Amino acid sequence: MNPDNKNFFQKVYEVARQIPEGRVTSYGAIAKYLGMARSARMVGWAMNGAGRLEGVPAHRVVNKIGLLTGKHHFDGTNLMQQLLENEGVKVVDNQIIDFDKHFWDPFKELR
DNA sequence: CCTGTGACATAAG
DNA sequence: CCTTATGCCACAG
Repeated sequence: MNPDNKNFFQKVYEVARQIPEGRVTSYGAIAKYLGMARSARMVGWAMNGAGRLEGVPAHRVVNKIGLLTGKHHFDGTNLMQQLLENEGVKVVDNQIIDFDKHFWDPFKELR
């Protein structure tokens, strides 16, 4: 496969798709894994389209502190939190509990 | 080409 | 980790 053939968005979707249930990662981690650590903001933006696609759990992607900064982009007000809790991830006040334990590092898992 | 924008990250106070 | 400021970069218009 030629990674260069894939757009930035597609790369983000692929990585996000690899996230197992009950796990979470940060935009920066994905961006860094893609070699664009400084484009972390773009990762979130790519998620905009991801939310409409299936197989791309955008709700499992949060900022580096485990804060559900993008929950406003989901349909409901607490949809993102509900999805995470449904997978066993505790969320209180838009923040993931034990984010450290739920963190999924693409470098360690995918490599 | 230039400007605006954004679900971030990092630094400084 | 709070707030404020700056950098960052890909994309839309």
